Amino acid sequence: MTGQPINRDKTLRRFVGYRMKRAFNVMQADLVLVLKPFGLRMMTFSALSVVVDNPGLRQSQLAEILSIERPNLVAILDELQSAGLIRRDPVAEDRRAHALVPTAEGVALCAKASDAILTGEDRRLSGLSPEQRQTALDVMGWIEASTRETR
Amino acid sequence: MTGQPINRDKTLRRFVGYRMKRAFNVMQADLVLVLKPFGLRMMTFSALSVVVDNPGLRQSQLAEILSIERPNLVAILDELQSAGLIRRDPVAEDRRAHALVPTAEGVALCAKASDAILTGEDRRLSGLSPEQRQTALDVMGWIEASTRETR
DNA sequence: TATTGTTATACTCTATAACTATA
DNA sequence: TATAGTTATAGAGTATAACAATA
Repeated sequence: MTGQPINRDKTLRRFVGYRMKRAFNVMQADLVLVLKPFGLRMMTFSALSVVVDNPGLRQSQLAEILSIERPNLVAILDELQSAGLIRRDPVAEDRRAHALVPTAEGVALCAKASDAILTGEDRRLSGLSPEQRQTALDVMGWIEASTRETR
Repeated sequence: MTGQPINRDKTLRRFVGYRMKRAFNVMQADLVLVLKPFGLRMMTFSALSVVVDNPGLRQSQLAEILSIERPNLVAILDELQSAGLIRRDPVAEDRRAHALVPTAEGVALCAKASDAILTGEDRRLSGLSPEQRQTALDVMGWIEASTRETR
């Protein structure tokens, strides 16, 4: 602690992108801790959740929904399948494709993990008013949707 | 398009962390495009900005401000130094340390890049009211600050 | 002994090209 | 020829251990 007085990152904080990165790091760190006991990561949980909601989904559809590249999905699904949480069933009409189906264990674990995440987020955001929270959700949803309109 | 009707990621959207990740991806993609003409990345721009605001800063102070590990800062500063945007000056009182100082080119480029980022964010967020934008900034700042209080 | 900057290393996330088997 | 899933690979971002020079 021998340095000059410092101004820290006051200028950077004007930028929405910078603030969002730092806030997301907090939410992400929480998520890692909450999901670890379930043997899940953020991406494996996300994939499991979408498969539970959309049984029979194809891998390319899942990749598109999660906005990830097909090659990156393979390891995620391998992980979920080895853990016995999903199956890759053959599809009668198209022998190239796989139908993604959650197992009973997958459905149960997804529900438990979802509850844990909601509880964790409630605790983390407990100092915010419901209006602040809703506005933040609205803004983030709007930002994401703006890419589909503008481009 | 042979699959079943899909529910997409409706369940995942309940989670603040998931929405924040997707919104951040949009802001981050904008930032990459805006910074590319300046030869900067998000992390090199962030480091440059803090050095411009705090000339004479030590590397360990900069790492702490940006919440990155010291080893990861080395390549970032090498990149800025090779580009002639900062210098690593010797420090008289402590011959182990380096004082980070922006060059005139660094100060000028940082100002231009900052303007470009602000313009880009204004365009991206133009559909949001000033109140929505401010609330989002407040919420993200609060979330980040909550780690310093709670832990 | 402790600290500053550094090297080496590893793990995750992400992105692209090319392969195979089917269509 | 095009598509579904896969492999290989490479680039960022991030984290830890350990080293040399200096305190």
